[in-house]
Formats: sequence, structure tokens, C-alpha cells
Amino acid sequence: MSVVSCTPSMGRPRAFDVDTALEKALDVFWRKGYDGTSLSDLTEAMGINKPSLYAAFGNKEQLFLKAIELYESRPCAFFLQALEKPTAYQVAEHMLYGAAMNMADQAHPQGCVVVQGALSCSEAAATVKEALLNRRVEGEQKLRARFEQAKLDGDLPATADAETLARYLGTVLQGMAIQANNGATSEQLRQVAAMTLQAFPRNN
Amino acid sequence: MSVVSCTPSMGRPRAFDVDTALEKALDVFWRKGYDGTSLSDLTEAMGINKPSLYAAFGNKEQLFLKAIELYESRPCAFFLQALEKPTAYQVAEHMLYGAAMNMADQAHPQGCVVVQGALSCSEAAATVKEALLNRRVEGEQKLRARFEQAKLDGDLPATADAETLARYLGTVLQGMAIQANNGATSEQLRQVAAMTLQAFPRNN
DNA sequence: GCCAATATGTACTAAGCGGTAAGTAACCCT
DNA sequence: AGGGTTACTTACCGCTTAGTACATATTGGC
Repeated sequence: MSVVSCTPSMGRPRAFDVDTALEKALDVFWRKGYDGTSLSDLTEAMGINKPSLYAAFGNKEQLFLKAIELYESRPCAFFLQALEKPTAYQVAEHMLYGAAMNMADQAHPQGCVVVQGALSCSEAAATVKEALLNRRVEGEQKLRARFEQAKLDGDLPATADAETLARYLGTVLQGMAIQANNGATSEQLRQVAAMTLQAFPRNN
Repeated sequence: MSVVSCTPSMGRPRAFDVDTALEKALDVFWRKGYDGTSLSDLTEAMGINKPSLYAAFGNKEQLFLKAIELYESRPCAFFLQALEKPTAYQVAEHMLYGAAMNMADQAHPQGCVVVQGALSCSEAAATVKEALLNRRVEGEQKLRARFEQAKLDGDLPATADAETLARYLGTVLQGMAIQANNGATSEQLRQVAAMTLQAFPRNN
């Protein structure tokens, strides 16, 4: 048997690069949101026709979810990187300054697609709205777990409330996404980051 | 002449209450956003037919803008009220706790329609997106002006940066809107408010 | 050279969109 | 009672939407 077919090198080869096309799709979803993006918007930006899009990505919803995966692995990679910093304060610092740099970066749309991709939306977008909501909540849970560890490590006071700290940080990060949409610059967001850190407890 | 016609008590009277219908429209726009709301959604929620909607409110875009005015004068009235508190710290306090109470209030959709009504959207929604963006920026400018006054009044240190304080507060308030969409409770948002105030300077 | 397999472009579908024309119903004023 | 004015209902408009059928083109393997 061994019908693995992992390398479907048979048949006519694809005329476009899947990853590049996905980047283009992410750009459109990021700027226009799920409801505001039409298939025409997508095929035009991706440089392919509808049947190619459906063959390669399933449908609009699955394409969106794949674009979000790409977003988290590339433009939003600073989030997971920050979690690995040695102390809770450094985690917060790295995450806030990373967000300040990234969300107002003119090299891509402003803000965060996980925040603004499907915040208020039609019933047709309920699935992707839920997916984004889950990502936001999971991000905060990762932060909370990291701060619990910091209390064990001793770089956060034992009296610190890890859950509230994580929610405070999540609130500011999500607020920064709106600020970037408002036209705030990276420097202005850095000032917000600095103020946010003033309320952040530290043992060292 | 005197063709003022301020009281159009002539002709068949309207069979619905304009203000009630506008409240219903606000509710739909708040939950679904501008792009995610169809005219069918609106007419169904408002209990009227399309021609009545167009006669009373112009079109979808003008209806949205009128709904936003209603939002600012009612559910979001705490914002302007907070600006009148005697000190900068009390302004921030009242605004943060007011937002915590309001944005997670189960009596209406969660969050803030000025934030989530048209954040990322289609080109058809460009006008309302711009209108909401302006409201957010103007709100922050009002905060900044209030804090400038507070420096003159002496209840903020002369070294305080009114612009950054306003942006920090705006960031947290807008972040709270996302948090409320994430399912955060008023009590959880109050904890965020308390942390936010820890970074807030005060002379008294 | 031919077959199986995959991708492509064109043309199509049914349904929904925002918005409106036209006829009818309900009111005030004279 | 009739005319003027306004609102309501029904049916429609042209256009766009997400998604697909089908014929054609391009590859590797035999």
C-alpha cells in the first residue's frame, strides 16, 4: 500500500506560492476585517481566481483561520518570545515594547488582527469571532501561568495577583491595538508602555 | 411665509417611536458592527419596514451615525460626567470605574460601539469608520485638556505629561472594551481600573 | 504517446445586499 | 365631506455575495 501521497508531485503544478498568497490574504483581512472582506478583495490581492482559492484553502472561513495562524507565527511572534524572558517584569516589558513597535509598524496594517478581525460581526462570522476570542483569552492565560511561575521563582511578590496582572497587561495590549488604529505612533505607544510598567510590581 | 413646519402634525402619524427604534438599531450595530449589520437585521429589530426606515433616518450610514449620537448621550454618558470631577485623579477614577461598570453591563451588548462598530471594515464603511475614529481621538483630547487644566489647578504635578496620561487612560479604556467582549465581568474590570490608577500621579 | 492527476480560467448559480417606485391608508384643516 | 399631506405595505430594482460546474491546460509515470 503506502499510499501516503505526501508529495503530490503529480498533475499540473500550482502557478502561485501558497505562503505568499496567504500573506496577501492576511493583509486584506487585517485591514478590512472578516465581514468587510469579499472574495473579490481576496482573489485580487492574492492574484488568483476563486477556484484556485477554494482548492488551496477550502473556503473564506478556513482561509481566515490559516491567515491567523500565519499572523501568530510571524508578525505577532514577539508575544511568545516575551513569555520566555527570565523575570515577570521583563516579560511585561518585552511584551509592551514589542507591541508598541509592532502594532504601529507601517510595514503592515495597524493594530492586531486577533483584536480587530471579527470583533463585532455578522452571524456568518460567528465561528471566526469565537476563534479570535479564544486566542485572546488563551494569550492571557499564558501570561497568568507565567506570572504564577514568577511568584514561585520569587521575582514577583507572593502577594501579587497573577490573574489581575495578566488581565491588566492584556487590557493595555488590546488597547494599544485600538490606539494604533487611531493613528498613534510607535513612540507614543512606548510612552504608554512605560506608564503601564509603573503599576507593575517587582522584587528585583 | 413662515413655512417653518417645525411641528409636522399634518398627514398620517408615525406608527412607531423614533427614539425607541433608534435604540433598537444601536443594539444591533453594537452587537454586529456596521459591516455585519444588514438592513433586514435592522428592520426586524426596529419593527418597521425599509421605506419607513429610509423616510425616518435617511439611509444605513446616517442611521448608524444617529445611533452613535444616542450612544454617547445615554450608555456612554459617564465619560463626559467624569470630566467634571474636581481633580485629575478623580476624573480618571470615575472614568475607569464607570467604564468597568458600563462595558460589562448585561443590560446591553458588551464593550463600546465607538470602538467596535467599524474598526476594520469594508470601503463602504469608510465614512463611519472615520467618524468613530474621530470620536475616539476627540475623547482623548478632552481628557488631555482636562489634565492640562489640572496642572494649572495644582492637582497634577507640574512635571506630569498631560498628553501621555490621556493616551494611557484612553488605551486602558479601549482595552476594557475588548476585555468586555472577551467575557470579563465588571468586577474583573474594576481590578484593572485599580491597577491602572496605581500608575496615575496625584498631588493630593 | 498516452493516461492519470492536478491546476487553471470562464461562466454560472441562488441568495442576499442596499435602496426605491407606486399604490394605499390615516391623519389635519378648511 | 373633500383636499393636502404624510406614513405604511408590497413588490421590485440592479448589483454583489459566497461558492461551483465544466472544459481546458500542464505536469509525471509508464
